[in-house]
Amino acid sequence: MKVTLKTVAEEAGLSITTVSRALAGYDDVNEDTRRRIVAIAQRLGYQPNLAARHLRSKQTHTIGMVIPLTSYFSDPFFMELLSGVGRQAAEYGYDLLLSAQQPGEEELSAYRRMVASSRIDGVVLARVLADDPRIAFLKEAHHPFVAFGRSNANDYPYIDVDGATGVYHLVGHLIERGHRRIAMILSPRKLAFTTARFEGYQRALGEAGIALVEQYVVESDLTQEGGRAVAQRLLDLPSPPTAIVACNDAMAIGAMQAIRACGLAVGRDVAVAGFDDIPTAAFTDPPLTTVRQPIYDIGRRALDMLICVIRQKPLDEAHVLLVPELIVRQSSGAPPIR
Amino acid sequence: MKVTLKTVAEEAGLSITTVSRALAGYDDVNEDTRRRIVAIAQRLGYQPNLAARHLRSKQTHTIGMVIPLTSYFSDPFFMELLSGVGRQAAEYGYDLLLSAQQPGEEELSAYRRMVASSRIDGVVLARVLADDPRIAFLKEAHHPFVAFGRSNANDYPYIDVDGATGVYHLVGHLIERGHRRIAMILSPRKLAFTTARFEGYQRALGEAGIALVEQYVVESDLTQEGGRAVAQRLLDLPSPPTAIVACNDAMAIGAMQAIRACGLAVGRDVAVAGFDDIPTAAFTDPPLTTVRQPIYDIGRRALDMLICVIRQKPLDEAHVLLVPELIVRQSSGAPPIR
DNA sequence: ATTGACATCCAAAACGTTTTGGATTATGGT
DNA sequence: ACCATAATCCAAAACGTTTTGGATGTCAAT
Repeated sequence: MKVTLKTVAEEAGLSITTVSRALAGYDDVNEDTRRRIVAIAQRLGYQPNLAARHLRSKQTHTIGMVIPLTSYFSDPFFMELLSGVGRQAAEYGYDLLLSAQQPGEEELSAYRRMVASSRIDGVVLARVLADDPRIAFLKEAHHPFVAFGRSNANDYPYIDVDGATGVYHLVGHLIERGHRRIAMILSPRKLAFTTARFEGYQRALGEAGIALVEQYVVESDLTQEGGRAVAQRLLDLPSPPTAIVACNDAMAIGAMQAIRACGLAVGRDVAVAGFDDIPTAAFTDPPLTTVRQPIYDIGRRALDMLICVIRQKPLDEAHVLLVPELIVRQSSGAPPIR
Repeated sequence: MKVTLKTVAEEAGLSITTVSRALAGYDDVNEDTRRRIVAIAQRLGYQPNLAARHLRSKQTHTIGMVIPLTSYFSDPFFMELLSGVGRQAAEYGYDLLLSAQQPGEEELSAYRRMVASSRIDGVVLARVLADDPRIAFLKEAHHPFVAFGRSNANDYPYIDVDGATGVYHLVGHLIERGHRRIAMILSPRKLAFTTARFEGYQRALGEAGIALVEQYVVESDLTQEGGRAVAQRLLDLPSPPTAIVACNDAMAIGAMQAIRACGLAVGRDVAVAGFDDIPTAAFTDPPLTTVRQPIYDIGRRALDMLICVIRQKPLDEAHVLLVPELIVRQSSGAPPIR
C-alpha cells in the first residue's frame, strides 16, 4: 500500500540501491534503466519518506522559526517577516517549521528541541534582546542561524535596520514642524532596538538644543492597548507633549485613540508618529507618519543569508544594516498650537 | 558529540531499550532506575531525534498548511488563519509546517509531497474551490484534514461561515438605508464561497422587489487593485450604483479608492461594504462596513477538529457553520443622493 | 589469452528510534 | 525444594533511506 524504494525496486526487478541512485541522478546507472525507473516511480506515485531521508542524510530542507505566542496574533510585524521568509524559502525549495511558544524558558527550549532533534537546517530569529540567550545558545551549538537585529555580542550574521537614524529623522521632522515638547513611548528596554531608537531621539533633541524631559519618556509593551494607556498618562501631565513618537506603529495607534478620547484631534492638536509602517498605518485616521522598515524584504534577505550559512558558502556581508525611510503622513500634520 | 539514546544507555550502564522505555514512562522499569536515567539524560542534554522517531512511529506531531504564494504576503486572511491554527497547535504541542506554493499544479504536488513523505499528521486547508482537487486528493489518500469552507462534495469535516446569510443581512442593511442600485464585486467563481455570497445578494434584492441588473455584478480577484479597477468601471456606467458590496474587504478598500478618485465621497455619495473584517477595516477612512468572519477563532476550531480526526476520536460536529456578524461602520453611512 | 578500463549494478551497513517477545531474577505460597 | 507470579531488564527487528565498497560483465588493446 505504501510505496517505497523497495516497491519500485521490485517492480523494476532491480535493487534498492540502483533505484535510489537512479532517482538521485547519479551517473553510474544506465540511462535507459534510469528512465524506466523514473517512469515506474511516477506511475506508482513514489514519494521519498523524508523522515528516513533526514535520518540518513542529516538534511531537512526546513527552516525553523519560533513565534512568541503573545505577539503571534496581534503582531503584523511577525506576520510580515514570516511572509518574507516563507516566500524566499519556497524559492529555494525549503519549508518552514513554525513553533508558537510563550516567551522565556519555553521559547528557549523550543529552540533547543528544534536544533537538537535535527528537524531543521537553520533558524531565523527576530526581536533580539540586548542580551539574548537564544543567540548564545545557537552560537554555542554551532547551528546555522540569522537574526533580524543586533544584540550586545555581534559576532553572528544579522540583518538590521538603523533605528537610531530612523528615529533621528522622524524627530527632526517633528522639530521642523515646530514641536518642542516631544514625548517618546519606548518598547521594553531589554529589546535591542529600543536603545538604538532612544539614541536617535536623544540625538535629534540634543542637536536642536532641546532638553530631555524625563517625564516625556515612557515605556510600554508594543501593543496598541499599552500605547493607549501610557499616552493617556502623557496627556494628563501638567504640561503635556505636543507630539508623541512611539517605538512601533501599534503603540502609536493606541496613542491616537488616547488623544481622541481626550477630545483632541490627532495631527492638529497633538502629532503622532510610529515606527514600522505596518499595512494598517496608511489607513488610520489620519494616516500615520512613521518610519518604514521593509520587513518583508528583510525576511527574504535573512533567508538568503541563512541559505549561505547552511551551505557553508561565504556571506558577501555578514552584517547588513538598512537605512529606513521616513514616511510623512497626516498624523504629524500640523504645527503645535502653542 | 551528538547525544543519543545509546550515549545515555552507555552512561547509565543499561540497554537502549530500557532507556527508551524509561523516558517514555513505561511501568516496566524500576522507578529508581527511571529517575537515574532521566537525570543522566537531563545532564547530557539528550533530545530525541525526531526524524528517527517519526520513521519508527509514524507520528510527526506536525500540521501542514500550504499557502498560495500569490496571496501569501498581501492577504491578511491567511495570516489570521495561520495565527489561529498555529496558536491552537501550540496548545496541543504540535508544530506547523508551512509550504508556500504557486496555486495550481505546484500547490497540489506540495500536498502530495507533504502527505506521501509522511512529514505531517494532518492538513488544514482554506479557500476551498467549488470543485477542489486538493480535497479529492486528501479524501482518496485517507489523510486527516479539515477544511475552512464547503465545496460541492461535502463528505468531509469542515468549518464554514454562512456567507449567504452574511451578505443577505449586509445588502438588507443597504436597502434599509434607501439604496436601490446596489452593485456587487464577486470573487472568482471557482471559489466555493463566491456562490454563497452571491446567493445572499440575490435573495436580499429579490425580497425587496429589486430587479437584478446584470451590469452591477462584476468579478475580480480578491485584491485591492482588482477591486479598484472594477469599481472604476461600475462608476463609469450611465446609471452608476449608489452602493457597492465586495466579496472581501481588500476589494472593498480598492473600491473606496476608485470612488475617491472620481471626486466622490465614500459613505456620502456611494456606500461601500466588504466581507471579512480584517484588522485594517476598522481604520480605513471612513471605517468600513463589513461582515465579520472570526478567522482567528475559525483557525483554532479547525485545529481542534483536526486533532480529533488525527486521534480518530469522533467529532461532535463534523460540519460547523458559523453565522457571521454584520459590522456597521461609516462607509455605508449615508442614504443615496437620489 | 590476458589485461585494464569502463559501465552497470548490488549487498550490507548505517542513521536513532520504538516495539516485540522473551530472559533473568526475586518473591511468596505450597 | 518447587512452582507460579511479578518485577525488571534486554537483544533484535523494523522503519525507508543513502552511501560504501565492491562484483560482474563487456570490450578493446596487448
